[in-house]
Amino acid sequence: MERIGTVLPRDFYARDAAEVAPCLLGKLLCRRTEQGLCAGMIVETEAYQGPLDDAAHSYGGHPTERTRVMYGPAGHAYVFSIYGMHSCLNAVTADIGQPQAVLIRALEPMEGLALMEARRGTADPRLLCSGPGRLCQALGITRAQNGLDLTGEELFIAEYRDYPKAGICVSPRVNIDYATVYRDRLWRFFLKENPCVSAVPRRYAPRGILE
DNA sequence: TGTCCGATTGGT
DNA sequence: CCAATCGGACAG
Repeated sequence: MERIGTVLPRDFYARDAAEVAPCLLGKLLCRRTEQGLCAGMIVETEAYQGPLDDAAHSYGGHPTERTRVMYGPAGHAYVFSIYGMHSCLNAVTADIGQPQAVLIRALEPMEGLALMEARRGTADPRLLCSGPGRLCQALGITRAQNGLDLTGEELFIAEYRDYPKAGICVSPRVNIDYATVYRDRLWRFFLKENPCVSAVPRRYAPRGILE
């Protein structure tokens, strides 16, 4: 594989989520456990900008037990469970007290394929990490990793590849129809024509490229 | 304490 | 299209 680049410093995350989200595309998400190292290139993200964003868990700006880490310093993992059986990984962004985060929605598997396949129970490269729940299962990420420092050793993101703005598509965020005001914001970002981007309904087709 | 429900996934 | 499955959020 290509050499893993510099681990992203905390400064990288200390910006608005909508600014960080597209910048995470092409970066390498790495997970170290006793079982070994797994890594994949980030190919799809979504920005969540509480407390004004009515799609965000932090909407309203009132900290709860679940969203506590969103209010903390940037560059930490916000992991939540959903439907009682899946986990989703976010990178906390912005300043302390500003509960923003970027949801990692899909990876292109790059390292530790055998371990990912074992965890997922499939060898189909399109089913390994294409979806927020799937990539967490492939990398062995659960709520036990909530709050981890993303500049640390167990779970981190590193430089990897650079893509031009013309290679980045935008669309509305997936499955947030409960939102009204911020529902149609183009805050989903993904690599154009990358086969590992998650399969979503047609209404989430690309609306354009990154400005 | 009780009720409701989801930033998903996999199988009909 | 629909069920799985459970902790968090919130009402009372």
